[in-house]
Amino acid sequence: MSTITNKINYQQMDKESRRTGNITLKEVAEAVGVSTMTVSRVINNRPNVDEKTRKKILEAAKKMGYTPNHVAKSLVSSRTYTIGVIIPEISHSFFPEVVRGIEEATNNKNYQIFLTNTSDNFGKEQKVLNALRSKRVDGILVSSSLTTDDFSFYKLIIKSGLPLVFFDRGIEDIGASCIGVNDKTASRQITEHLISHKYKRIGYLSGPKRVSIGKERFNGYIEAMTRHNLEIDERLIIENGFNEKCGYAAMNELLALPKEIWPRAVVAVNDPVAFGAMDAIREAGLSIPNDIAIVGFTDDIRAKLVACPLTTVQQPAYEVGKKAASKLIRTIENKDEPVETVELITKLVIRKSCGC
Amino acid sequence: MSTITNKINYQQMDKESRRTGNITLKEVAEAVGVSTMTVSRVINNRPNVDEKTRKKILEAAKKMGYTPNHVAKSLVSSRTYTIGVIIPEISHSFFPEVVRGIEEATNNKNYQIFLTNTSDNFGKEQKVLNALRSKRVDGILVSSSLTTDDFSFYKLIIKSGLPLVFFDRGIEDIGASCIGVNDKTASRQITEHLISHKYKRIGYLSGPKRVSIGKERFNGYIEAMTRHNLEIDERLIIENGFNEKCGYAAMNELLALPKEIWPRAVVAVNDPVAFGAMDAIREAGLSIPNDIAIVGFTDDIRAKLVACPLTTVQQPAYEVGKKAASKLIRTIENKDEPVETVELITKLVIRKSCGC
DNA sequence: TTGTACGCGTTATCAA
DNA sequence: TTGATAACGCGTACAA
Repeated sequence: MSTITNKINYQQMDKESRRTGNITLKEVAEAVGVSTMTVSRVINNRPNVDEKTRKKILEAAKKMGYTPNHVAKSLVSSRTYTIGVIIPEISHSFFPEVVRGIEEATNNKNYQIFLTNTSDNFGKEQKVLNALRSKRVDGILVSSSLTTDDFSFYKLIIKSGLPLVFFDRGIEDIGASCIGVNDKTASRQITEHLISHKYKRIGYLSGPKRVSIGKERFNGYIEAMTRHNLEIDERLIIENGFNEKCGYAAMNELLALPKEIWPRAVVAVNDPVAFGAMDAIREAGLSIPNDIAIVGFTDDIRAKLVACPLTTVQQPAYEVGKKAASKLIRTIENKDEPVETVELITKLVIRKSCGC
Repeated sequence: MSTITNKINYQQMDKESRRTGNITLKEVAEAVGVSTMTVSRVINNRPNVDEKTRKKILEAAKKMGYTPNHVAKSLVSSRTYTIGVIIPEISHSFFPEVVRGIEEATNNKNYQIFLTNTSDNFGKEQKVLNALRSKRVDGILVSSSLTTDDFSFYKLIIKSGLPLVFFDRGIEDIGASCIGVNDKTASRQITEHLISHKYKRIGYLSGPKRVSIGKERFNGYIEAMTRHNLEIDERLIIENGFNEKCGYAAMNELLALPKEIWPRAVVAVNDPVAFGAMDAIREAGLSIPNDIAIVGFTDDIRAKLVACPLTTVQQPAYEVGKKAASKLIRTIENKDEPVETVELITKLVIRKSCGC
């Protein structure tokens, strides 16, 4: 769809249905017998209004049920006090927590958030971004589902000056801030934990490497293997998506290899992928961690509950959301807020699936 | 806070920071050398424009990066294509699923959703409702966290003509539609399942009874007990909130009773409450279901994973969201869409915690 | 202290 | 086929 086409047909509405019944400044003014400006001053708590008129106006406004029209205000001020939030998968428990953090930061500052879940569909992501632009959001928070290599779309938005902050899944070196965690280090550490169990053949279930977390976590794995002089067998590295189904498919790809080259342990790019892989392992009649050990990344709400509790990396989801929103708001309200990449600290959570 | 006071101070912004850089119809018109109306007609795919001018305008618009300003459109049309969604607890896995369903219905129709999580705080709920009204949302979807008995606030909103649909947690007989599940029947059935295990002393961990689900589920429990001539011991009925902590506290209240009157089984108003109660039971050194059996309601993502898998009622969360949003949109777009209460069908999921 | 005039970006309406 | 004008609700700037 084109940026400049307009899907909504306002013609279809007749005068009738448009009547909202909302009271305006003017109506209050007429009721009291003053000008709209005087009412405006009272409503906005501005000085230079006689106490008596102020009282009269407040009374009338309350009685008539006046509510300020932010749409009109926004048109005048070019500020909507609205932020667009785009997440790839609302069912992944990490994201609701992030949203909770975002809310925490935005509500204090009286911003409202437009939430959209793209279900990892980049087409939808673009469509929504355009809608948000038309709605004139003050800024955008996005965890991108990069199923394409074409960043020009984001470049355009950023160049247009619309404040944008990535969280979790960002695009690097594109001129926007990104709030994430120390993916590479954490990924290296959890791989090293596996190595400390004396496993040699360690596979990797990767996410798309063009997304920040996909790349960083993969690099952490590679670094660990290299540091410990372990062979990196390309056949044991499967790239797929970030959800359970993808993990299931990826693991089955590994299990389709000749048994002699099977990995003894597997690092998954995140917990949902690990859960999917665990299903595949179990279905193959194998045991975790005795036949194949596995670790994840996220500390999903289910990680400690699954049959063989998952060793994983705990991410401060709430903090990520809160920090990202704060950063965005600062970028909105402050002309020269710098672009920065923030890495929050994670924590290794050792359970059973690694063999401990 | 008052309905008519205005928190945002637009004065603080200077001209500079207000400049958005967005292209307007007028600018495109000037570039091409036509009137704004002609450009408007082209952008909105309206007839009566010469093919040549249409082409020229589309080209210019694209080159200049024109994006329609929905704020201005909304001011004219009194329609924002925006819906407010209020949920009490985003961390409860039921709600993200509902939101996914809402999205499904709204995105097809080109509505955007304002999401707010009230953390079960009715004060915040009211504050947000006012903000949404000021933003002139076309309608509101709410699962209310009724920590008060004062419905006048909602009555006012509904009377004002702003379309509003409750989902899951609604207020009855107040003139708004409500999309939920067959709470009473399901609650009766799951209680009867417990009764089929020959338990006599069955307690109930209730939510607030003034909320639809609180009342209905409680009534289902009572009905089951009555039908089977079992004694309803008031001491075994604890009313508290809907989350894990509340369940934990409520169960401990039961366990503080003399041992002779302890319940042999417990019905929880929802899964989070059941999880909290399970923690309390375990901490008391008791075993589930041998010492105390327990059942829930929701089929939370964790229900099948906990130490003793939870017998519960599966709710079609996604469907609830989708139906509620569709109903709201119909109410918005159709003057005489009737008010209705819809009950979706649930499914009993038998696992271990009931004693099976 | 209060009011008037104008503009924000768009569209409906009517005239050319 | 095109354009001029008014209106949506509000706030700034300035005048009274």
